[in-house]
Amino acid sequence: MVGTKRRLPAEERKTKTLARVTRVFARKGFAGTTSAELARAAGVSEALLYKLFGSKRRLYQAMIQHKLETAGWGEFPVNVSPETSEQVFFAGMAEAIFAKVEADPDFVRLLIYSDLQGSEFAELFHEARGSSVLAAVSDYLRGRLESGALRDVDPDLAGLSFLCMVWQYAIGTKVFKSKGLPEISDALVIETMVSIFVRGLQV
Amino acid sequence: MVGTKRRLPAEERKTKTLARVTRVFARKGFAGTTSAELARAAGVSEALLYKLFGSKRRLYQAMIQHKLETAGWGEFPVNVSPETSEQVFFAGMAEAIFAKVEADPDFVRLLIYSDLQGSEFAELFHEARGSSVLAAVSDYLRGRLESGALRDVDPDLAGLSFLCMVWQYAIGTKVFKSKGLPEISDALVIETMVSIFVRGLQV
DNA sequence: AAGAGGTGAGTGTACGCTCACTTACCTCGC
DNA sequence: GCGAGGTAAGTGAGCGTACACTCACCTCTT
Repeated sequence: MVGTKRRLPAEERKTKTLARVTRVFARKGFAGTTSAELARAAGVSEALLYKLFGSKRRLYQAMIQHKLETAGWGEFPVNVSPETSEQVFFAGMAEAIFAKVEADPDFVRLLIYSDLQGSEFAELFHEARGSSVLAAVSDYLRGRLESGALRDVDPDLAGLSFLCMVWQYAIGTKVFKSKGLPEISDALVIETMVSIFVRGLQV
Repeated sequence: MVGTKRRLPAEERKTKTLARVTRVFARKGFAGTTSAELARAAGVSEALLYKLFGSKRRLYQAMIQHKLETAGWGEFPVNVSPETSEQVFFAGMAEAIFAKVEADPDFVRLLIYSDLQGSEFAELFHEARGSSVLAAVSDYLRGRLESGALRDVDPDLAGLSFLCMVWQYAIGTKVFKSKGLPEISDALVIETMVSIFVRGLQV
């Protein structure tokens, strides 16, 4: 029978619960969420929540852990030969970032909450999100620099600048839906940002 | 006697209290802060806090209001003739933003908390922070475009891109002190970002 | 003397958490 | 195939406390 309350093995229930409470924590933060809300979101009694996770804090931790493991923000599909044109490379990066942020704004919200509260997870989040991407961009730039395709700029700093620009725009439009920004298509935004950035690096 | 508990007229006490609770709210958010903490930070009893502000929520609102009015994020010193070089203009902008963020990270934290919680203040904050700056940058770019100094790019979008880049970098380094970023001087960062951006706009 | 500034000692309750208990599912002997 | 028994899944009804908020009272200043 579809929709009937069924019993689930503990592991499965845990996983399902973690997935379901994510949204609530992501919207209202740890302190702003009550156990009653969490139970309602999970479709389960508070008692069971505490039997499974022990405390609200540990539930939060488990949920972050789960998010970090399953979100898959680590691998960006950057199958890149050193000959890939700058336009293609950076447009691909920007598209990938936009897509991730749009598909999973909860991840971004949790990341920002972690930063604000200086929690133990902040570093893990940043690692999950960005380190490898920044490294990929820097490496690509270093390669192009060595082959003389670009003017002499610190590749780490340049890569970071590009990511800051794209990331901040993505957060503003896709997570916080800021008003006052004119309606622009993602494609145009990417084209403009990439063209400015790439021309800015050329000799 | 210096340091002695003195009685203050209500208005003065209010102002002083608002200034003092700002830090606490900025660190831990509205839900994460208890009235006892607020009283301690204000150097005053909880009872007085409630006599002056009525509720925790209203204290928070008053504090935001006060912050918006006194923070002075509205006016950036952009006394600019249309002949100002792009390098000078954007370097000045970036410097000003870095300086504001560094001098008042609490403002930024409160802004971000507002965004996360979708509070009524989010819009006010964004207005206080950015609208006028974005307008100033766009206007400047429009002027330069008309005089043919730049290639044809949407000036709003270009301006926004620049601000995203600078803003995100400033938050990361000065508010959230992210690790993993190499130690780079602000001057070098600004020089690099500006040079990339300005070259990227040239014909 | 009076009124504003200020507080210690509460009050009610929402919230994190627990306990005693029920119910669905599995398995194993027949 | 089937019922009894054992166990894990699940819950209603609280418990204790921390928290938002108040009240009766004190004290400084004019």
